[in-house]
Amino acid sequence: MLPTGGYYGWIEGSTVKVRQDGSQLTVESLDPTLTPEQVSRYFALDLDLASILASIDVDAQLHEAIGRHRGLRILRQDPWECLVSFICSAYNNITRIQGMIERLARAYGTAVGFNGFSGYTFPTPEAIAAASEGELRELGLGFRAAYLQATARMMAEGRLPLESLRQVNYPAAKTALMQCEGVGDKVADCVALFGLEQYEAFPIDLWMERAMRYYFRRQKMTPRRIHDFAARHFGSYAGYAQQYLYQYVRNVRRTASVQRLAYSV
DNA sequence: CGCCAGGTGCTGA
DNA sequence: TCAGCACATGGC
Repeated sequence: MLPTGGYYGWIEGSTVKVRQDGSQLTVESLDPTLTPEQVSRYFALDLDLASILASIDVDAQLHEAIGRHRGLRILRQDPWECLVSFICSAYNNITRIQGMIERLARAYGTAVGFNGFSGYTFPTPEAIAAASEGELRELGLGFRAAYLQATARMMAEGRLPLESLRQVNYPAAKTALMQCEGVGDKVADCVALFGLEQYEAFPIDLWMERAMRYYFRRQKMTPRRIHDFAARHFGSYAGYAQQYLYQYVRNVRRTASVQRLAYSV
């Protein structure tokens, strides 16, 4: 959901201000080359949300989660931004992750202005690769500085064909992403899902493990078992199920009571 | 002031 | 495979 006052950001390199009034989406930009099609693509408005939701609305918990967050869509974000952001997300809290990304942009991005808004573009792989690990540490990245440095260098040297991972199947995309230092199962799934249109990806973090207790109850929950179950249970849009569950357990479930069903997995 | 955070890599059974 | 541990840092 978008803030009522509007939201500044970037779509394919163009600075935009986005606002939603009811079902109407308004996008302002100074960049005349930005097309409505690009905007529509970013918000994934070409996907038929209703049929996706129908495909994952397979149990009481999902039904409740969907009802609480109707309209939630997975954006098509820039894969490089996703990769950097989720490397920074490891063993970290959201407030600090945002600060780290902002400091990265200020240090290695390009200043841009739009109306009263001023910000920095997201740094290119080359810009980050040129920085030393020590310089990245000074931005407060901690142990993630080395991961990011190695990954940026990999991109800058053309050893990670990130954009092309949209065209390969999900396991291949994930395997390729995990060649990067600091990219394990969870980060790879996030990049695949948010940046590469790999909707089978099912990122499992701490919150998702809590959500999955609904299905596993007292059975042993290994990441492998969770992944297998999610793929079987939710199908080719498992990633959408993950997003609705994630929002649900973080925002709602602690204050709601849902009928619990016994699942055998 | 301790606990915890949208995990990963490494090690040893 | 998989459990157990260190890892930097700051938010709350």
